[in-house]
Amino acid sequence: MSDGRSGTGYSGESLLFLTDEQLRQGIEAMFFAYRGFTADPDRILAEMAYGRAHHRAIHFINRAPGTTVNNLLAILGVTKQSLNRVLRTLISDGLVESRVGTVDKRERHLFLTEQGRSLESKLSDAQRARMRAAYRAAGPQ
Amino acid sequence: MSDGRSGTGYSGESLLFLTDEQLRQGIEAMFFAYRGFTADPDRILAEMAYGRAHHRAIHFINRAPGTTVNNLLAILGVTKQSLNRVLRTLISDGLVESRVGTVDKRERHLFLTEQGRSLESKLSDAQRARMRAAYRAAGPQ
DNA sequence: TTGGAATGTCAACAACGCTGACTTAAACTG
DNA sequence: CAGTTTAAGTCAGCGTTGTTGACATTCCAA
Repeated sequence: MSDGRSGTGYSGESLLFLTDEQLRQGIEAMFFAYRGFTADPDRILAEMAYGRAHHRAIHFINRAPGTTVNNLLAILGVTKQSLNRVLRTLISDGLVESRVGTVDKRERHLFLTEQGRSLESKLSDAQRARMRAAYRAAGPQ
Repeated sequence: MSDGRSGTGYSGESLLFLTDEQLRQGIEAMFFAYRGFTADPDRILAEMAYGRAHHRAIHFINRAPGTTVNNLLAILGVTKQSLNRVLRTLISDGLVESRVGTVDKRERHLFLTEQGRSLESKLSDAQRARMRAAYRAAGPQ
């Protein structure tokens, strides 16, 4: 869109002279990128009555199997009640398993089941394709 | 976490060797960046019972004053019902003005009022600061 | 002039954030 | 051991912001 380079010909004060226009573009890029980026998974999730919150939970459980609920809370930056709603459906649908801690029995350790891992790949495959396209478009940096 | 590699070992199809791990990092970066990026405006908006949707509407009306509702719809990628609710509150709060089109009376042209522009600066100032910090951290690319 | 397309509005519903209050079980501490 | 703290889960309720469905108005073309 628009001119793309609005700072041509200025005499530099630093390497980082960003015009308002460039900043605006950055802000908008973030918005469009995030939206485009979640579009594919969102479509898959919608078919099974899940949302983005389920995706995030699955992603981070997959990344760090055996993590505790409290841990996940900190990573995702949401409240316990909010996460719990999501976790409850994932567990009862057999995508996530919750095991009582052996050392500290108050803790619950979370794992993806076979079924959960299968959904995770499906989701991340879609996203990886997008990510590759983005890297390709942006060039090797 | 599958096999850990998705680009290594093939014979030169592109410059882009991205392992699953690198892709995962990209995906997570997007999540954390977006969250961090909207945090400041969200805090300001929360004080006046607005949300992110109000921010987006204000941003794009400011960017393209006189735009129609339909136009804004296309940019934001939401349904008109969803946008309308947000627009209604902004108009009744005196931040946005809606003028009936002179050529086509079905259209409403949207403008920020003085008050609306004032909020817009406040929000984008916070975000620009973040954006500058991000560019600085990422280096000159 | 009449039917359809475009534009925008209102109503109701679902996902998913949030706060607050509370319970249960386990762990720690004086 | 008694009392407190911590981890997890639950219930109730609210707000923002997506969704679909129904509807009014305006424009335009057959």
